[in-house]
Amino acid sequence: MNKNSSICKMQFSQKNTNTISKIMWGIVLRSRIERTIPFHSFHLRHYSSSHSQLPNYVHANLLKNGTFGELSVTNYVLSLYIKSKDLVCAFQVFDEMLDRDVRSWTMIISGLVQVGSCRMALDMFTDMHKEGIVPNHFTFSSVLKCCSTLNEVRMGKSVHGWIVCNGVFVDTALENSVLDFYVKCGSFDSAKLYFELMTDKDIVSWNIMINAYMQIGDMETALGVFRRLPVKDASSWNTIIRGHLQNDNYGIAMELLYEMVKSGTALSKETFSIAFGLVASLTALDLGMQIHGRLLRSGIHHDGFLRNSLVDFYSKCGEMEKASFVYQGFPKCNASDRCSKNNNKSLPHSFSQSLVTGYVQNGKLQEALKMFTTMVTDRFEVDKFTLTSIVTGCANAGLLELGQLIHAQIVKAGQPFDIFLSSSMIDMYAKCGELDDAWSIFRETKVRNTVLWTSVISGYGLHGRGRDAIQMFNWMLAEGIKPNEISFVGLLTACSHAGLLNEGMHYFMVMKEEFGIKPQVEHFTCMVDLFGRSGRLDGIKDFISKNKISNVASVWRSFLSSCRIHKNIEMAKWVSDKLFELEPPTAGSYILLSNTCASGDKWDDVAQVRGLMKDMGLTKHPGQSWIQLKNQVHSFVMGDRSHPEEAAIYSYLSELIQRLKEIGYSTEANIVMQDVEEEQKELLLAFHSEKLAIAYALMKTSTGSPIRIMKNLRVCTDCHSFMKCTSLLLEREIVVRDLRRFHHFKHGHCSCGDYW
DNA sequence: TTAGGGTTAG
Repeated sequence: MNKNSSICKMQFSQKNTNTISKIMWGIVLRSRIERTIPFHSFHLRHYSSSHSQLPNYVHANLLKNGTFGELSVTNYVLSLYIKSKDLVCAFQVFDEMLDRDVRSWTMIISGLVQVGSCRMALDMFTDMHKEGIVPNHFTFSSVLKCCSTLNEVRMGKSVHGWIVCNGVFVDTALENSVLDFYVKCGSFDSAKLYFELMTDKDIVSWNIMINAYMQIGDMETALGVFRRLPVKDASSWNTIIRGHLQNDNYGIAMELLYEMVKSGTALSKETFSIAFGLVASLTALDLGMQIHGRLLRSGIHHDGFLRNSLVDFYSKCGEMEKASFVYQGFPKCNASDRCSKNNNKSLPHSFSQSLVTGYVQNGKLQEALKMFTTMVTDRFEVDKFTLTSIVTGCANAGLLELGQLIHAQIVKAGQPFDIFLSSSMIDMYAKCGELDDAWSIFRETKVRNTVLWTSVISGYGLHGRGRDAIQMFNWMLAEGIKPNEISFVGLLTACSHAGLLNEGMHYFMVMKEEFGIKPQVEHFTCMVDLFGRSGRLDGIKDFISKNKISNVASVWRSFLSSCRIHKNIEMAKWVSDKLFELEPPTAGSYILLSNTCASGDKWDDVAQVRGLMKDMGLTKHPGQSWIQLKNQVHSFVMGDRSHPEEAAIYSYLSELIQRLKEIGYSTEANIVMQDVEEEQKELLLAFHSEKLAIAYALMKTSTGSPIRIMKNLRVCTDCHSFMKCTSLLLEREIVVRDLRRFHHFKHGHCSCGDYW
């Protein structure tokens, strides 16, 4: 359950508007490492703590005393640079070498593999071949790793064939590389056969095979092999624990971790990383903190990778203060470092990109944007994980322009979209009202999974395009993609928003019977909503009793909402009694009841409900609307007079309402919660936040351009009618995102068909 | 041979 998924999560202020506009000036994207990318950027990215000044010192001295230039000496300097992962200097040396042997080439290739630049390593391998240098077993080891990383199955097999046919010297390390290649490329049978034929199996060979069984989901055999190992090293433990963690066997993973600690095997960096992943999945804060303590005692807590694991763990447990505290300990660099030639050396760990993600996941978008902005303005590279998180934040807060900017920068950088980024982009465009753009991304994404399809189905649902959502759902099935429970929430919501009762009932049955998905609270609530919107209040009663869900509060809340839509006061009272048996009354429930009574002019009841609310100290969450104009977010609340142009806004609004009345708009005063005089009711209605936002948008935008508004609550009947009339009178398209869905107003009609 | 983080709903 995602507790941060409500559409309107943050309140906008001038402060974060500035943040957003700063971001507009540029985004540094992580680029693919190819030959065209200047080497310094890759140096920046892959610098590791193992770096020291030693290679430069040795290099300088050798140059000074004139011994630099001999092949063996140059190779030695090259090896120092490779060990310290200083590929820039390594390439400088390599390029200047007059003579290069197999060791020179192999070192540069393995250096590239170490920093993850496999494509380039393969290019170097080709160049080496062209120069007539014969590869050795070290070269082949690196090349096979590239093949498995890049999933170059054919090439890997050819390399293996070449090794066999040419009688290359094969040691256990190379055999392990071949074995690992077959495992990583999913050729399990080949791996198994090769393993059986291996003459000298070491612990690495066994670890690779344990990993292979894990990959094919054969946990039992993997565990059996692991148990039979006479000597287990940290990798054996890490592999088996990680495998269980990835297969959601948290209990066994935890038991194995305890066993590893008891066995006395020293916990490696990898073990800690896996352990934090485990406690993060279980949101086991106390246990995680104990492991954190152990890490501090181990003395390896300065590792950047591990810090990010820790940040992630605390974020997943909702402990952002602790996550931020861990981040505070990250090595920092100052501005002069960044400007100097040899700067960039402490950069990669100075920012925790995991922290940005944590902020987004915990609904703290302001903090996330603040950190993101600093990264961008300081020209740090932003990786795809962070970008995906920021796009998700844009989706939740409706920051279309920032989302668009990120999209544009990714395209400009030639960065490929992966399925995570595509899904969040689709979601962002859908939640920001740009369904066509969401569709374009979807169309351009060639490999589609359930989440991607669900994003687009839900997007159509959000805009009331129920039939399109159904069409997409069927298309998804035709492409052989299986829907999950979230896909059905999206589909049923789409049916509900479009009033497609029969279709909704059909898919509810399909979900259970064809896909074996047990309905959850969310699905039941969708169905109750669907019956309610269709006016089938008695149908809801039957549905609740048939499905034995009378103990689910959200179902009764939805029922109460339907009573308000259909102005059924008696039913509303009965439903609210049921609801209050399950959960203490909330302001929201009381407001629903009070509005239902008000809609039937039952003012005594309204007064009683509001009296109860007052006695219990319950206050209504204020309605808030906002618009974005020229990189500025303008926020309005009901009756708010804090805007610098408030006098002009209120005057414009009063004038507009007078003109709207001439074409038939009448204030539906009965929805106001207080039994006040008619004139006063009208006044109150006139000040609803969305009306203020629309008035301001009309004042500030050119004729004919569409207006986009976001609101933190549902749109009230009167404002809905106001927007329909405005769209007709001023020939303006008005797009409103409310708490649940979109309304597109055009020529006096709304896309929701007055059914929301 | 083994390590972290990103997507979809209500």
